[in-house]
Amino acid sequence: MAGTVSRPATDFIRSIIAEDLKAGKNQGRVVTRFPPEPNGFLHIGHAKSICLNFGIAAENEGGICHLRFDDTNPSKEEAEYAESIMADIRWLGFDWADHLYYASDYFEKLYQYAVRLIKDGKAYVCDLNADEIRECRGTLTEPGKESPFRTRSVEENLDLFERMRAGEYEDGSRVLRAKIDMASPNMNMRDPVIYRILHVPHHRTGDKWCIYPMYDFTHCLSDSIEGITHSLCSLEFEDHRPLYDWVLDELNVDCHPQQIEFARLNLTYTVMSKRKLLELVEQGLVKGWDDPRMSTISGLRRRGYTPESIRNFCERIGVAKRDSMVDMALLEHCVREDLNKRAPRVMGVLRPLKVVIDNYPEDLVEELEAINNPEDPGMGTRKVPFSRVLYIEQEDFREDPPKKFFRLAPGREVRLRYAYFIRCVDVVKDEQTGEIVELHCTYDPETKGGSAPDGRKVKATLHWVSAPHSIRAEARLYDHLLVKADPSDEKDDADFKACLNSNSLEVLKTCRVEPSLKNAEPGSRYQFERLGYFCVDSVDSFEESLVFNRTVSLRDTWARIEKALKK
RNA sequence: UGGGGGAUAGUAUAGUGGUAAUACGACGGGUUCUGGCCCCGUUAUCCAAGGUUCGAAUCCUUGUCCCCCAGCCA
Repeated sequence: MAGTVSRPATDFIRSIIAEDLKAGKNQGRVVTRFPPEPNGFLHIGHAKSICLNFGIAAENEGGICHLRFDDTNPSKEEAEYAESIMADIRWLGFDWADHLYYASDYFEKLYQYAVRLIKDGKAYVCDLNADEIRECRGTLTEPGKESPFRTRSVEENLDLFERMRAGEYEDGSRVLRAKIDMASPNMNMRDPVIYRILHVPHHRTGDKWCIYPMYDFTHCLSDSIEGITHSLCSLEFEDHRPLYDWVLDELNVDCHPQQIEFARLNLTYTVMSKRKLLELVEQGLVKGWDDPRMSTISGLRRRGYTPESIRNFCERIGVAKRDSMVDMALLEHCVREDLNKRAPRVMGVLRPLKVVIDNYPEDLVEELEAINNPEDPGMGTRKVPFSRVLYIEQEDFREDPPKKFFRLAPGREVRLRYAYFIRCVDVVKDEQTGEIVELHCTYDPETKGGSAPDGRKVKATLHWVSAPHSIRAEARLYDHLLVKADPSDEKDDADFKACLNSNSLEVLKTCRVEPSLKNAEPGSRYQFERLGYFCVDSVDSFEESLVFNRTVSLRDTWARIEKALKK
């Protein structure tokens, strides 16, 4: 991430910044910030913001991006969340250097700013309770009513506020409010609460405080204190910008950052709000924040996504103000593209079908050379054992092959990758169930390595493993979390759980993989040829019992043909 | 019947007065020891209607639709 990359402005935010730079604003500085609240895990939507903020900083000479925890609500926040957030940002490949901040570090300063506002007659202590404040706020079409406490003297306000801090009052009994305009058409300007009493210990300040500043008061001032130049946030804060500016203007601070809003990311077939993700976790509908089906960074990581692919995705989706829903297929394309270049190839059989090569010597074992990655010859080759008894994929054989099915069938010849041509001569079935349990084939010794001297062709190449040499493994196949692309077009948004895909996880426990995978490291990624990209699970996989998560399948043209055939 | 935003192919983004671009997807084809990768082709007249102009997605007018706001959450 180090260094400066000169690239033309590619979105409206970068354009604004480029113009500011050209106009000599902010003494040529560019300082952004990523301000998560430590109350949950980061998801791919946060990645968009992270890439934007850290990306802009990296693109500009001397640019800096701060990591600031917006920890003003101790009743929801935990240090563990802050830890996971930092780990996720680092994993994504970004570095805040020594610019790690906490809004809670500014509590004393913020308190002093509040005092100043009171002294200037711009804030007052209000004794109304939450219900009363709501009643007085008015509605979208009607102005609010002024609080009876709005005209308290500066002295009384100062005294009361000090006593709030001293802990003399109960939660909810009083608040500090900005004195703006109860008739404003912008609800946020109707004397917003800027401090509330909360007798709750804070994960960083302990029990030092029992009053905590609200977001609207904290965020703008934190930005200002840190010398942020461009404060990027999502669209729903557009209405808050007048308040952001009001606080900084009234306090007449030296640094007045510019807030710019952009649309948050929505992805098809998944959910992207902390509330919904938390719900899935708490109700056990997934196995945790890092369940590979989750849109969390930790879930994607465990699933096998690479940081590069996520960054690339964030670059491709762009930044704009229009509400949008990005196709999950783009994210999948990004991992495939990355892993195609980097993942070593390997053979593994998900649903094994035993194949006996009748004319292959009983005790012979050949070590055949296989290419580790055709996209990168530098990755070399490896040896794969071949013997008389093999496993192939059940779906690679059809007793009664449909049109366009090129794979194995009775009497048909196919190639075993890096091995031989084989021809199916017999099908053994279970007498009871009729299920195909074993195939008998013959091989052509002349085709060793995969090509026939007589030039004859086969229409399919199958992956396989040697039965006695292969090792057992579990595979977890994931599918979309939701069955609907956009759950919000369902009548009830709260009912996204009705759209959950009951087949989002399929566990296969009888897989067989080639022996080279014996010491596969947790977290390492492979392409199982013809199947997809798999990642050794970092939690449940051990040398004696390998567990692979399917990151994403390969593009499957045959599946599409077959689907079309059925119509 | 308040205020703030937004509308360009199935999706996302570009284009800011001169004959609509890119990516993903879909479809068709080529290539192939992965039905993968790669390559080629097809896929929109820019929310609508008026207007200004030689010329408009871009400017003006009037509509329509969508999103956000009534937490002592962020």
